[in-house]
Amino acid sequence: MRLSSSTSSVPPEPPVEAPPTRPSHLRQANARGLLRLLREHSPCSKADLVRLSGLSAPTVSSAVAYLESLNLIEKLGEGESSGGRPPEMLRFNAGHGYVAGVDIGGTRLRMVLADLNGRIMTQWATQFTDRQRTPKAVCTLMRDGLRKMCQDVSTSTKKVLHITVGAPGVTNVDSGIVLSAPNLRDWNSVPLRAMVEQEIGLAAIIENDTNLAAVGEHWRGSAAGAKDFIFIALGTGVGAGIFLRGQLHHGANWSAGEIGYTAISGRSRQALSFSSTGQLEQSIGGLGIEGEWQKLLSRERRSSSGGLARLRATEIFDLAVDGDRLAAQVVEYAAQILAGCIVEMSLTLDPEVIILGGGVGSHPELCRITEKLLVRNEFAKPQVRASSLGTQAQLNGAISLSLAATEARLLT
Amino acid sequence: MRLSSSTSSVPPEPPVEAPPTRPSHLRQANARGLLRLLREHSPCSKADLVRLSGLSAPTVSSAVAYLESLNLIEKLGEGESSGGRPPEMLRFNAGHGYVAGVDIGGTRLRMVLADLNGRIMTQWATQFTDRQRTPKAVCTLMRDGLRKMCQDVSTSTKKVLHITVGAPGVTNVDSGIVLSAPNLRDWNSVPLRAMVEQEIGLAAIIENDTNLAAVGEHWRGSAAGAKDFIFIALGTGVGAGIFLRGQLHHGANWSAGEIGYTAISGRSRQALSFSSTGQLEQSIGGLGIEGEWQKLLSRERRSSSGGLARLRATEIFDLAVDGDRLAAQVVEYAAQILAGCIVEMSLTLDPEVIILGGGVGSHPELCRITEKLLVRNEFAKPQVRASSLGTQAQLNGAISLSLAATEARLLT
DNA sequence: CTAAATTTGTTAATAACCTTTACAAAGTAA
DNA sequence: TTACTTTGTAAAGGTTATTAACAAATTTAG
Repeated sequence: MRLSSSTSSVPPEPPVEAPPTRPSHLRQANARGLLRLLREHSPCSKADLVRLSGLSAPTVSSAVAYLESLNLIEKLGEGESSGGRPPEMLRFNAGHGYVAGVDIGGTRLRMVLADLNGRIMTQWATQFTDRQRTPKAVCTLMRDGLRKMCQDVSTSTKKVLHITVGAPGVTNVDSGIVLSAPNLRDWNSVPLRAMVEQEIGLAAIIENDTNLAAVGEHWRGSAAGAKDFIFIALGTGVGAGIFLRGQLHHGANWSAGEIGYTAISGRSRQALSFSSTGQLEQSIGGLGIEGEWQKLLSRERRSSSGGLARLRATEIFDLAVDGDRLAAQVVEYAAQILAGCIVEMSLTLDPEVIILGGGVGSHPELCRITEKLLVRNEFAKPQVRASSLGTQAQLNGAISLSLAATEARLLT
Repeated sequence: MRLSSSTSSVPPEPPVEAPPTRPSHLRQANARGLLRLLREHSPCSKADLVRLSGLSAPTVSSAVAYLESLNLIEKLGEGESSGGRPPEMLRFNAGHGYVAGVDIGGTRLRMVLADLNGRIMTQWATQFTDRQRTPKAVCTLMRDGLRKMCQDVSTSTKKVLHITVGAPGVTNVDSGIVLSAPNLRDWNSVPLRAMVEQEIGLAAIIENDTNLAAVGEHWRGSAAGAKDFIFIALGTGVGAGIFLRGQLHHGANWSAGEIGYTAISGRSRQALSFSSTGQLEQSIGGLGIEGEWQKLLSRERRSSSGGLARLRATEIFDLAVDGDRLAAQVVEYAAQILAGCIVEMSLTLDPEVIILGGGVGSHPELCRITEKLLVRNEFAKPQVRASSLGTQAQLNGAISLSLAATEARLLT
């Protein structure tokens, strides 16, 4: 008997559900709450937990005993006395299990293993050979990588509780299916979660890699503390991770943030099609920026001058920092377009912060000029910050999601 | 001792909070849950509630007695027997209290009163005289209107539990301050909630009127059942209500959805300033559309033809439906710009539905042509629907928010 | 150096809540 | 009229959390 939401005359329900509530749920809820407090207040005593939770001392005692029996809490021995009996310090047992994060890139596979505090214990990476890019082969590589990493920290693979995989394409997180990944040949409607769960035997989350980077920056990067922000990844491709009200926003077809096709101020747009490249991506994707550089060079007839003709976007930006006039024009060009895009999104979403990431986007000079352009506006000018995690953002985001998923299941 | 969210090494917390959980909370939670079930399953018996909730019969009995003592439940007498003792039917007592909704327009004040089922009992409206547009005067009008409506349904004003006020401007919902309302003279940083709560003595929510319309359409309009959608209000002004994951999205500065300043494909933009009108609003606001009509007319030298020169936007659209070629061009013009705006927002947010509302926007012809333009795209083509509540959307949204706020406080 | 005060933590008694079991009430079906 | 079904209440029992009392271990005061 499902609750009908659309026909009901009752207003939109708040996020709180009301499940059948029995006394035993109390115990679980309290244990969960105490565990969370313990994780947030590193080493602390039962007395601290009593103060933090507002629960009575006997309740805390009994819950701690329960958590200890589950091996989720460690005793650290006596702490400093503050004028009385010294407290027995407790700590969340971060080694109770581990979680893994994976980034499937266009050319390589990267993995990390972290403990339940999110501390990254070890990493592993490998370049793809051509035939290793099939979904099946990637799963096998993941299994091998996981084994290696477990050996590194001398733990059993059985202690790994969850894995989050970032894929470079539109991803249905609910079903765990990668709907399309243009950079990977033949990755259409790949049921990656089912494959991972079968091959590796782990609960898995499949996410878009840019979304993972956004989560990473929110967890321990430039976006820490922001409730609403947009992560813009500028590299070969252009995409965004939309983070609202403390969570990723995916949209109705899992394609929120696919801003590569965004129109550019001053140009008209055509119909959108999968086969074409988007205007924004053409303009300020890595290739677009390098193209602009070459255009300006040839216009100035400097194409003869040394090996400057074929520079990567970041190298051009570096030149601009060194004072090269032409390179500065390229930065201005990119920043202008980027700022236009940011304004449009800000008018709609009014985010607190914009994080620029990706190989091209995280360059501080681009960030500086973009922000300078935005301050001319009287509104729709969010803070602009460069990614602080760089290429590690995705992997950190993967760990963050795995931790959240694990946390919910540590106490059934 | 506040929990620090940014320095913590724990992943972003799920929306579930873990408050100190005492046994008495169980009772409250169960009562709340049962009341919700009762509201969703209109008249039903205790036995039905037992089945729906999964709780035991004595618990349901006791909770029902409790709710009845609070006058939140009505007994309807015996129902149909299904082969045994006939059940005693129960119903949520929608007359236990009332909630009010207000729409502050540019020229008039409208109010509605609804019972706790959201059934609208009566309405009231008044045109502003010039001096009645001050915040203080509006509050007085609201008090008078509320009294009138209470008399209409012969109830005491004391039974009104909550009021939600829609203002035509940027609104800080947390503090209840109207930050700016261009259509109302001298409405800058008006602490409207404090004023309402003092003048009328009711808990109040202050919201942007377009946001309220979005909530209304979600509650009992074209957007019913949609998790993510955008309500676009096209009238004299142009604005949007952003509705994501079942809730309004406000943004960091309460200005999410201020899309009037959005750039238009093919034109370049200048710096944004409060004093100027936005490109989008200039183009497809009511005045923009009427201007386009006149432009085309004069170009065709038909300006002499009757009184056609000065038509309202909706009248032009009506002409297009009747087959007028020039009017059809105006519709095409507006739809083209609107579709461009929708595409941009869809690339970012991927909403399920776009609702077109407001005096100009809800015209079915505009809706039809806009949708036609969108289907040329291979993606970023949400469903486009006309508002089904029309001018009543805001007021319905106000009632919806008041109900939600009340529901949370019916059981302390 | 001893006693009081303080802080930490446990044990025992009490109250609140939900559930199972038993049973009463009021109908339908044979 | 009897058996069966459904609805609803009452009593007993089991968890859970709280308060109160107390034990343990240390600092502070005299």
